[in-house]
Amino acid sequence: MKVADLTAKQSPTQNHLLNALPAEILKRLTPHLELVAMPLGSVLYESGGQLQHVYFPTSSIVSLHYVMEDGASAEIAGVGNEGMIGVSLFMGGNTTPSRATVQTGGFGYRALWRLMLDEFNRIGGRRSGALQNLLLRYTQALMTQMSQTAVCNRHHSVEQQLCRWLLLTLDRLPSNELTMTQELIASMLGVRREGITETAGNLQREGLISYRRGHITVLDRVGLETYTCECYNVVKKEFHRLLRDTSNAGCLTLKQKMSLTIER
Amino acid sequence: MKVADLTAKQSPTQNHLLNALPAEILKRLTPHLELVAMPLGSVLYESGGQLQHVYFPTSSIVSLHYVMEDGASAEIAGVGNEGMIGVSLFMGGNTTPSRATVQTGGFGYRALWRLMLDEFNRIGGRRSGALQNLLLRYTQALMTQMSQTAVCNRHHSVEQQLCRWLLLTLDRLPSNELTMTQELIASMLGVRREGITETAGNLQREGLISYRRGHITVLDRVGLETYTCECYNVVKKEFHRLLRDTSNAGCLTLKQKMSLTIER
DNA sequence: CCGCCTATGTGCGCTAACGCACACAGGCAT
DNA sequence: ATGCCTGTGTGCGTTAGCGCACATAGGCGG
Repeated sequence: MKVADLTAKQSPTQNHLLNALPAEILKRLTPHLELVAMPLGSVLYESGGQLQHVYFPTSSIVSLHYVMEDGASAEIAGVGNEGMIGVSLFMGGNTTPSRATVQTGGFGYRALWRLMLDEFNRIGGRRSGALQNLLLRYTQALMTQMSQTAVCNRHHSVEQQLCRWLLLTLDRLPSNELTMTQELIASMLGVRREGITETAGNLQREGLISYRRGHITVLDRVGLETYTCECYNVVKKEFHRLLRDTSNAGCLTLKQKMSLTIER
Repeated sequence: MKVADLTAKQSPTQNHLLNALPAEILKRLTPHLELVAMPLGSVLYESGGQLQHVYFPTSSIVSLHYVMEDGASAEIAGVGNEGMIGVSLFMGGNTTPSRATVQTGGFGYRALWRLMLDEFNRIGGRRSGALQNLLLRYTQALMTQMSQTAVCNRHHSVEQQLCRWLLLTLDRLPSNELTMTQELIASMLGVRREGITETAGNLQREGLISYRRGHITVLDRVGLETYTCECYNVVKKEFHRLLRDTSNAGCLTLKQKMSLTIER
C-alpha cells in the first residue's frame, strides 16, 4: 500500500475531538489543519520547549511522559484519536515539564498554536465557546488519566499495569494488534524490560495475547480486563462520561467498546 | 486564642489566587465568599459527588487523593493557600473520581459553584477573562503536580518522597511545624506507616527534623532538599513560573521561598 | 493523678521488582 | 543465503518495601 492510499483515507473527523465540533467551527478550522505523518519515536515536543503546533492524532498514538535526570522515564498519559496534544497551550503555560513522543506510528492533523488559541478564546457567533468547552472537558479527562497513573504506579503490580496499558492502547487502535517492542512498553511503564518479558510470557501462556518480535496481538480482551486493576475502568468511564458525544469517529467507538466490555 | 481572634485575621487575599485577581473582580466576588473552618479530616467532596462549592484555602491544606476499592489510597496533589479546590467545575466535569480531604486544619473561603462558574465564563468588562486566565494557569500547575506524583511514585524511595512531601507541605504553612501523624502521612504517600516511622527516625537522627506525637518540626530545610528527589523542584518551579504574580500573599511567599532555596 | 486511647518503635519473615549477565533467535540488509 | 543487529528468554543474587505482631510511651479526659 502506498502512502497516497493511506493519506487518501485520512479526514480530520477521524479524530474524535475534531469530529465533535460544530460544523461551523470545523469548517473554519479545516483549511488550517495540516495532515502530518507521525512516525514511531518522533518527538512532538520536548520538555520545556515552546509549543509550535497542537496535534490531533487520527491513527497514531502519542505518549506524554517524563524523563528524569538519570534517564529513567515514566508515562503520564497516552493520547490517541480520542484526544489532542498541547493542552498546556490553552492553559496558558505554553510548555510542560513532560515530553510527547509518538508511541505508535500513524497520522494526525496539526494546527499552528496561534490559530488554535484564537479559536479557543473566540467569543461571539452562535456556538460560541464550543471548542473551549470541548477542550476543557478533554483536559479533565486527561487529568483523570494522570491521577490514575499516579495511583496505579503506587499500588498495582506490573501485570495489572501491563494489562491496563494494553487495553488503553488497544482502545485507540483499529485492530487488535499493536506494533510495539517489550523494551518500549517497559520504558512507558517505567519498569524493567525483563519484567515485561516475564509478564507477557504469562499472559501468552494463559492464551490472552500472542506475540512475536515487536508485535502483540490481543486474543482475549475480556480476559485481560479481569487481570487488570480498577484503574482501567476508572479512566475509561471518565472519558466516556466527559466526552460521550465525541465517540462516534474512527474504528470502534468508545461507546461501542464500552458496551462490549465495561457495561457488558 | 479564641476562634474570633483567628477568624478576625482572615482575609480572602491570604489566598494567592484570590489575591492575584484584579480589584474589580475580587470586589465583585467578596460578598459571596464565605469564611469557613476546615477542620482536619473533613471531606470537601467525595469521589463522584457533585461539587457544591469551590474552596480557597487560606491557612488549611487539602489533599486530593484517590481511595481504591480495597481501601488503599494515594495522594494525587495537595492544595494550600496557593490554590483552589474544584477545578473540575470549570473543566465542565463537575465531579472527579478523587476525593478532597482536609489534611491540615485551618480556614478557607468558599463560594457557590454557580457563582464561580458565571464569573469564569463572564465576558465583557475591562479585565474580561482574568479569572479564567488565572484558574487555567492554576490548572496547569495542578497537572504538573499530578504528573510528578505519578513519576515519583514509580521511581523514588520512600525517603525521597517523604522529603518532597514535607517540603511541599511546609511551603504552604506559615511556620516550620506541621501537625500531622505518621499514620496520616503514610496514607497520603500510599505507603506503610512503619515505613514513615523508620524514615522519619533517620531524618531526625540526621538532625533535619524533630518530632513528637503528631507534630513535626523541620530544622534544616536545605538539608531536606538535598535528600529529596528532583520532583520537588520541578513542581515548585512550575508553580512559580505559572503563577509568579500571585505569590505575594500570606506568610512567606513562593517567591521568597524560592529565593531562599532553589535559586539560592 | 490515673487510665486509656492512640501514636510510635521494632523485629521478624516474605515478595515483587531490580540490576546484571549472558544465551538465543527473528528478520532485515547485503 | 549469510550476517548482524536488535529483540526476547532466563537465571542468578540483591533489596526496598510489605504485612503482621507486638512492645512502649505521650498526653488528653476524667
